[in-house]
Amino acid sequence: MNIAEIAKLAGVSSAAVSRYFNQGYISEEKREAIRKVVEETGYRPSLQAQTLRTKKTKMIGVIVPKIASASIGSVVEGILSVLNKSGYQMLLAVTQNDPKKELEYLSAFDEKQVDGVILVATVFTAEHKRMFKGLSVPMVIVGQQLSGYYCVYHDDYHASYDLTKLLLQKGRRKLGYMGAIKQDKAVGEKRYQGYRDAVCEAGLDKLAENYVIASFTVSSGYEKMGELLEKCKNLDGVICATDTMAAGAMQYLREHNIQVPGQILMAGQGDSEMARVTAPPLITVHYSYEKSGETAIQMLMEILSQGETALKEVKLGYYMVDSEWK
Amino acid sequence: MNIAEIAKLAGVSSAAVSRYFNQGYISEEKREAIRKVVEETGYRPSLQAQTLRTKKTKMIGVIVPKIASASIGSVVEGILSVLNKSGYQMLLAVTQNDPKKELEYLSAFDEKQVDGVILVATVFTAEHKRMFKGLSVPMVIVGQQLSGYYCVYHDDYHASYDLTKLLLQKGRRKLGYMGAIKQDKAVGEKRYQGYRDAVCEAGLDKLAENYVIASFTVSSGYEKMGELLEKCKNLDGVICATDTMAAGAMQYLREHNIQVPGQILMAGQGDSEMARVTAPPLITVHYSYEKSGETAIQMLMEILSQGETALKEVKLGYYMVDSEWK
DNA sequence: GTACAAAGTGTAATCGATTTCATATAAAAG
DNA sequence: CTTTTATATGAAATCGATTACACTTTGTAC
Repeated sequence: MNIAEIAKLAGVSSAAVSRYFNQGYISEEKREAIRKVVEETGYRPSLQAQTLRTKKTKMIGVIVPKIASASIGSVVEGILSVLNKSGYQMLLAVTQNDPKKELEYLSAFDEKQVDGVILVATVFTAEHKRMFKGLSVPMVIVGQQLSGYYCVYHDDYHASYDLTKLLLQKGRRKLGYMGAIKQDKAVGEKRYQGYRDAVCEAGLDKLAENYVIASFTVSSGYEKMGELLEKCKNLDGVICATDTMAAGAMQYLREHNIQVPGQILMAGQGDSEMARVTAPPLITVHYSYEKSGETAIQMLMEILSQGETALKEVKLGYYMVDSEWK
Repeated sequence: MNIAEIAKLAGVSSAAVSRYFNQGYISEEKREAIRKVVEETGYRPSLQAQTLRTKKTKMIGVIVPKIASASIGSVVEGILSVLNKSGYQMLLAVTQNDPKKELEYLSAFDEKQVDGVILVATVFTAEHKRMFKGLSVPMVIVGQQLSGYYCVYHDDYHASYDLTKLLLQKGRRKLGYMGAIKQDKAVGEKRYQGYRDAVCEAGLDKLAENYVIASFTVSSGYEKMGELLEKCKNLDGVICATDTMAAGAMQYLREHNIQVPGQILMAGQGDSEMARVTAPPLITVHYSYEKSGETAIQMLMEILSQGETALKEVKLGYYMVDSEWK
């Protein structure tokens, strides 16, 4: 079933049928005739042919480092909630934290596979920036700030800063920090800086050295908690860069009979479900992951429909989560 | 940059260039000439044009009820791990548990958008089955068994049965069950039946009535745990259909000062990270979610390359997870 | 009554690849 | 020396839509 057959059945030209689907000039009689034939045959125009002709794929590409992750899952859900209504489809690529793959997918998407790209980013290499420059489709970056590009990110620094202040307010004075690799500007660097500045402002400069680097898994949090305790004696509070590693750290403390919150008060970041099911629940901070997905896709849709709009960076808010514990 | 320009630059016909990319007959000299031009220009054939001509989209559609979920995330990760290597891309659709959307996406994908579909299924309505019949692209169902269709699923019944036996072995005699809606054959019905048959075989028929239905969230598990305790006094063990609801249930018990495992022993299903970070960790059962994704996409790839193979149903195994707790 | 804009229509070119077909050459087989 | 067979090649048709263009008709303004 192609447009020519429909045209013949309806007694019109194929141009008329095309106009029928694209609100072009068309008389009421022909419109009705075509409507009838289309209904009877269940005809739907070929997306491939449309794409070839119009250069619009009606797809957007989404590149994420991982999909089985609470925070990234939320971002993707946010993207889809908006995408659904706009008649676009989503091509998903997962890099498994391999920068080479990230660049590969980006390049594949760029070659007119999609109308736009959303990159949920972690680390930027020089090669990333080189590729960004040459991009022929619009891109919105989520989770990281990068000057000169559309991006939606979180206030990692102040969230981590406030979280640290909160523990200090609760009277904890021997804090430690479990962070992520520095190459990840948002989660690694900014969150650590928030911790560092908060302890320094409280005159506890030495605490800035009380830190270890973990990766984004429960088991890494478990391991690194051991290292942190070895490195720093008598800790009474630990702030982690993510809930996941914090939950691993809790596991370690539980197994080694260290009381939480009695001896050590634990905080994570991300407000994931995991933070609520540990005992006690983690103090944590809520980042609007779903909202960031929504915002990013809205931005992209705007760029797509109105052409390059004013370059925009959106920094989203956060709030503390400190549930009652009895 | 299109094939004709490349052909001109290389001094050959466009057919030759096409053959260069599709291992057709081509002389060494021309191959080299084309290779050079392609390298210099960075030319890549248009996927849209290829699709229009060959009717192969090189995309597969994946329909899931939810994406921010540990189990489904793993399935998707499994799919992608195989897909990556095969030069296919993945179109992702999320239904948010809306059967109407599920059918819409299926129908959209069917209209030659993709070469094949993987449906991560929960509930089948009559309309689903009607649509399945008319499908023009191959489909593999994940997570549910459905006779007459390619499907990959888990041994929900025996897993739940064994899990219940395990609690009985541990001396618990007043069990309760927190399940999911019956319309979900796998997670709702089969897992409950496993529980029911295990308690009945132990001569504890009355326990089969000790159940409540929850939805797939922590907060629902929390609420329903209250209802279950109201309904059944003196429980000493509870089996839940998923880890998520089990974690919510644990939260309730903790807040109401009911000792776990002292007073009540708690079990979930799914072996998610969440099951490991509660205190104590949940007894749970490992379903091979990632493996099910891999298996499904392998099946689909086989169908795509070899034509409709013998109809296959794959039932995957499981194992108990009962970590030490001191 | 003329001029000009707006509505309505079909023909044919176009997007960028693959593939059939016709044809040519060289090597191998008889 | 003929007949196959495998290799090599380009012209042109094809996939299924959109759209520029040329043209007709109708309505409106002066």
